[in-house]
Amino acid sequence: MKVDSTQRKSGTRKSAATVSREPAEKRGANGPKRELIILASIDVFSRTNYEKATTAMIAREAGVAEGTLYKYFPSKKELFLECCRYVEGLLLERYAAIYRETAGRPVEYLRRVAASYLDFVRENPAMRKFLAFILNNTFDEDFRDELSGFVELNVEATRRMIEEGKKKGEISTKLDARAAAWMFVGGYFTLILMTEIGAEEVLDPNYLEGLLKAILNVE
Amino acid sequence: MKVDSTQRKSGTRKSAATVSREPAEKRGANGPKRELIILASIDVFSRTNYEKATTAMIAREAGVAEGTLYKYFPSKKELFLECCRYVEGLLLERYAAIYRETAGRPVEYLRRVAASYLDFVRENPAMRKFLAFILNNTFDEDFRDELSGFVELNVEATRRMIEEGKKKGEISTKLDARAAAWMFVGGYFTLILMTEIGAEEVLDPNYLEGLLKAILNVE
DNA sequence: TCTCGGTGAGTGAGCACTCACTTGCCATCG
DNA sequence: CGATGGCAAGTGAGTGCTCACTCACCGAGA
Repeated sequence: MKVDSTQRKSGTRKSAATVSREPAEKRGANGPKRELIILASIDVFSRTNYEKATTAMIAREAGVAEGTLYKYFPSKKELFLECCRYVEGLLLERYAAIYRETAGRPVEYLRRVAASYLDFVRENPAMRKFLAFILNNTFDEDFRDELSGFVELNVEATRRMIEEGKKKGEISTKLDARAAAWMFVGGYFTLILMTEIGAEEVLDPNYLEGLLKAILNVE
Repeated sequence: MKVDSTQRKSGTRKSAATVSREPAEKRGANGPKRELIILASIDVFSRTNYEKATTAMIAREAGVAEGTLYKYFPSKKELFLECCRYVEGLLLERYAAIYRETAGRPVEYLRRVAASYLDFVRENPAMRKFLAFILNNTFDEDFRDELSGFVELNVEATRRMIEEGKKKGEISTKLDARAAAWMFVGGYFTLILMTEIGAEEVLDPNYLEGLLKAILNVE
């Protein structure tokens, strides 16, 4: 298979799926097959747990031989971590776009980030399942580190926005920005977990809107 | 080993540990060794993930042979479910006690339940880890069902309290009781997950107090 | 002697990962 | 223009290990 380092689209998913947290040259250098394996892995992982998602299943889903997986990823574990980074990249890309569009309006940013997250998990059940999957694997130190890093990134960004909102007078100065940021990001976790245990009703946009209003005491 | 059907204390843990969701006669009929195995299992499960917690480890921790586990429980899976029910029983017992003490004061009940939960996970790191462990195993249908049942129980109880609070004028009638109940119970999940990924700061009582105030819009 | 709670080596199944091999592409050269 | 050699991409049966669960056996008390 020819490898074109300028190639950016896998052709199998919507365009948003082509951006990830990893450096672009890394993805490009290994071609679309690498991304194809990651996408197949996300599907397989999102259907079971880490142990039951066998490399044989992943290979079958991706349409390659088991050995091929190991040409692209050193181990099943590293493959899973790459999947995490991939999904995190998708979310961060959405947030970055919102950030550019809402410059100077912190409450609007937070509201739209929440809405965008909800859209993401509503429109991509596999991604939602995979997010739950990530949450389900905090037992492993490396998996936990990956998740912590991503969460910390989100909490910190949210905290800065809340601080900005306080300065602008949009948010009460009495609010503890970091605690509120934790609640805000924690709300995402809760949402995922609730849908996992069958409470699909929380996917109603009113749920997140209510959470936001409650935490920030706005409107 | 002699089995005394009137025996209620295991002698190895605080007294709260002797009550569970399962019928008393079931626990009593199998004697303290059954409970000893459950407690050892909770410890082992809380240190790893379901697959890595081997029956050999559980047997060693409980000080019995592997074969003995299978005299008390038909499978590893059923043993895990019994552990879930055991911990759920501990929590429900606490909540029931608070319910008796706060009759007619719904907001006080919710406040004390939240505080009691926080105490529980602060004072019992192994139990907290085990709760995270339960959350980490939603991939299995039976595990998920067990968790769903417990969560639904809590949400429903919380919802009723909120409704009562609304009737008594302690809580705004504008609040959607069920959504608020979900947020309230979801807050417990979030708290556990956050401590799992290293955000121990959320164990600060102010975190939960803030969440409560925000959701119920009280005080 | 019988019963029964307890034992732990053994068994079969499943899995991540390996490696000797095949395939097909392309540059080079007669 | 066809032949040839090199090599990267891809393959999948095989390997060694782990683990849940079993069962033939044991020994203490009745």
